[in-house]
Amino acid sequence: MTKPTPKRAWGQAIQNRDEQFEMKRQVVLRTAARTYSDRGFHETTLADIADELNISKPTLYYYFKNKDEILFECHRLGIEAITDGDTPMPPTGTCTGRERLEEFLRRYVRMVLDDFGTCLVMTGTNALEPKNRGRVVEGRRKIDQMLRDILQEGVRDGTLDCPDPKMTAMFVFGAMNWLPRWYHHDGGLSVDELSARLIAFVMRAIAADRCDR
Amino acid sequence: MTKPTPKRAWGQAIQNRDEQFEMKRQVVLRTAARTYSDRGFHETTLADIADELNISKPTLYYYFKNKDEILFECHRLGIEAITDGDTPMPPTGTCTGRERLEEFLRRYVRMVLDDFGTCLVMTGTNALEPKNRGRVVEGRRKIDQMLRDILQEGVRDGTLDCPDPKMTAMFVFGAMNWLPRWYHHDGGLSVDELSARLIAFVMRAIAADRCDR
DNA sequence: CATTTTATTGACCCATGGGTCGAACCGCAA
DNA sequence: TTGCGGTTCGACCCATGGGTCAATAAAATG
Repeated sequence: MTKPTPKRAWGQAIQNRDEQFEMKRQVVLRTAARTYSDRGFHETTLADIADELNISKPTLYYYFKNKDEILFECHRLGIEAITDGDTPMPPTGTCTGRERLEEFLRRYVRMVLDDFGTCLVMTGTNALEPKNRGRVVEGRRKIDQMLRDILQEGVRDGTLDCPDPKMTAMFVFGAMNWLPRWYHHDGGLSVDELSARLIAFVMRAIAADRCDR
Repeated sequence: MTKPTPKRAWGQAIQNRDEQFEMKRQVVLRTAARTYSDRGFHETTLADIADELNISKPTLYYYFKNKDEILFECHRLGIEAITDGDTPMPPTGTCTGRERLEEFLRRYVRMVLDDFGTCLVMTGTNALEPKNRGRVVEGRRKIDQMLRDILQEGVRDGTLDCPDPKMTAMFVFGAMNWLPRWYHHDGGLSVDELSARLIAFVMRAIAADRCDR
């Protein structure tokens, strides 16, 4: 008699002690983010998420207030991944605008292809309750502003050349936010390669020395 | 006694005769597309659509099989707006790949900022029932292919210069599909101006003679 | 062990909203 | 006037799924 594959609740994620609460929360969030992303928020029932983790629906309510809060936390984590990543963006002045732009794009692409970033971009903010939506919208506005500032900086220091930074930012965000809809991690292309390609594309469009390569 | 503001059902759209059936269908579809786009498919109830037209919910079922069909028709119209527009795309060979690209982008931008195109891009295909989803996915695949072909043609005839047409197409679609999320018709920028800006951006990235302007 | 605290669950509640039905209404033709 | 399509609606049905509760199990505590 071999072990009948235990099918442990919570998967392999649990081995520690007191911060288990926080860990379990994280596991729920990852699962939710993934499911929200590829099946859609409204197409995902709480039972779906619970089933995937071999737990019951009420257990989810032990860790979260309601379905909205789960979505909100996913968005929050996605936003945080950019605004305060582990290594802060190099401060203005320490390098050219063009260099900062490259760094920003590299980061953003990585973020948007992570579970929470993908969820942030794939699920609309309509589902969120007003207060939470406000916070998410504010967060995204800040990120928008970051890119605009970087572009303007590049224009000022002569390393970038785009007529309308605001609109350019939107084009670039569009290209990036669309990535999760077609890029698949299991393909032959790594995230780093992808971001390199995207950076190349953008740079050809707006780098000041456009005749190189 | 003045007239008590009639509040006619169907608004002003009705004056003709037998094709009224088709007209009313269209009116429903436009209304639905708009509402789906800015409130989301699942956040829009049939009652919402009915109310907006001053008709009742069962009336909708006189014109459509169900909620899915309404969404599907919106997507279908969006797709048709590109694949068979009133003026067909100039056939391969009659002009350079670059010119065809410009024409395609101009068209696509116009389409994606129209009610049905916006709906196509804003609402996911998750909501559609399998069969309809298949048809929509197929339609979108064709459009993808169009752009890829154009890019390759441009590379071949030397008017475009992009290393990876497939990926480039995705970047460009991303930038365009994101337009409805930030562009507002009431602002100071016309759709034509916008598409010109976008085309300029793309061309700087991949036109063969990248040193002009 | 006894007891308190933390986790987990089966069973239930109930508002929402997609979908249906039969009756009524309207324009028109004989 | 009667009849007959095409059209519209009030009232209803009911599955789905978010959310709750009281009761249990599993740790921790002493």
